[in-house]
Amino acid sequence: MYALVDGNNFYVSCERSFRPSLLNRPVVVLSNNDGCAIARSNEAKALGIRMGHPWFQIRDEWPDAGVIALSANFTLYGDLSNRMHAIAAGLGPHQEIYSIDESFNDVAHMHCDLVRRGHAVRERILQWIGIPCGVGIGATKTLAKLANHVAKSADRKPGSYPKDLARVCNLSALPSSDLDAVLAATDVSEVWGFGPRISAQLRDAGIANVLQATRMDPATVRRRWSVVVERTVRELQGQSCIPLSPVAASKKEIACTRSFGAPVTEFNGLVQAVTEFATRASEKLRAQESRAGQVYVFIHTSPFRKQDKQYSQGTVVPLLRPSANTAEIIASALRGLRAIFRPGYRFAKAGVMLLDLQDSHVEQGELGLEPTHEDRSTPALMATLDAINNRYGKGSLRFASAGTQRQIRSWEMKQERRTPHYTTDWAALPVARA
DNA sequence: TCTGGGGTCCTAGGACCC
DNA sequence: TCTGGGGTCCTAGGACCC
Repeated sequence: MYALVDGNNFYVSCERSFRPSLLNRPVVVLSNNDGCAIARSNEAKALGIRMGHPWFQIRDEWPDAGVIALSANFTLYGDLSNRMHAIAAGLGPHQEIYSIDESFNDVAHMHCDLVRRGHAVRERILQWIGIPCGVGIGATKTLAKLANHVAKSADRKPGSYPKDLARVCNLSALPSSDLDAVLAATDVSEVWGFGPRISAQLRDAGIANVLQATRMDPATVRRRWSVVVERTVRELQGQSCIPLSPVAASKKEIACTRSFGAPVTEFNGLVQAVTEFATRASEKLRAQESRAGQVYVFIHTSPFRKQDKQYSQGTVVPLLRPSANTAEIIASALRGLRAIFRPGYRFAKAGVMLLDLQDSHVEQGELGLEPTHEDRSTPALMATLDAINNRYGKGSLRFASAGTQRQIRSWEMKQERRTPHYTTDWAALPVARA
């Protein structure tokens, strides 16, 4: 039995937690570069603003709706997320933090009224963090997800589901006739694992609602679709196929990619950006105690600018030996960049991905390639670099090819509407006035 | 003028092996 | 007429998630 705790419109709720004036208003949080909406308040959703809707279109389409747009403040969201998960963890003995705003909590052996307990935890998160949540409880993770959807819809859209399922919904506690009614009222596309493609195919096959989906034969589903879809169907039927993973597995690839604040035409601008991305990616790599065997670098123009000549290219640069040394990773990324760069284009985006990751504690011995002095000193050097940057702030110590303060870094992302780092920066602490 | 970022898993097909 | 059987590894592409 699982309980899924999921923050409502999470990024918007984080912003509202510190700015109550945003309550009851259409609010969107924008992606990097203030590009498009990645979180919307209920009021914004009601206007018809879609996920991924470009901000300049929103502005044009709803000039008088008073839509408030904020730049993404991931530092704030990450911190509030940690606090929310810590409270949700009180639901049961094991927790899987599934995303920034969701956690699965194992409640299988809790001898209590799960719905009451769910409401208690929900209230606590609301009071202590200021984030409204939905709690969904079910026999499998897929059912807990579905229950969460019901809990939120019943709260937000009166009439969609019975009112007593709002905010906290335990599907496994429903009498079977009530459960069937709920499942029949839910579109297949709401199921975790049924994306747009599969949902359309299911609809073509006459499976429009979740009740019908739960009645499919798993073996047939596997033949017609795949083992993935089969697992989802089994989970809907109450057979647990997706276990809880309380310990986060280390990443198999690590990426840092960004759209630029303004188009970049000069090679040197790309060098700065790629250096920065390789640096960030290397920091993440060391944080999970891995090394990379390969570095992938890519650049491309904007596919939205039809009037521009288009160019998109990427390349994989293998490392001589797996490394977590920022200098080596930057050097490889820049070698790749030199190979793919072509002058005469307006580049809109670049990225660095670290591939072929392995545990840094595993050493593959090699004949004739014993570690040099530099190799042995790398961990200490990198640990010092990380310690200084953690102590004095990101980028306090950096590689010169990232560009100096005085150089123009036109590729840097635009964030014109960002709120302060209220909870992680002493200087940004909100002040209470009497 | 203006359009995000970061991941995972599965499958089919090709190359290659004996 | 008629051309084996069994296996691994890698990659690209598709689909999904938040």
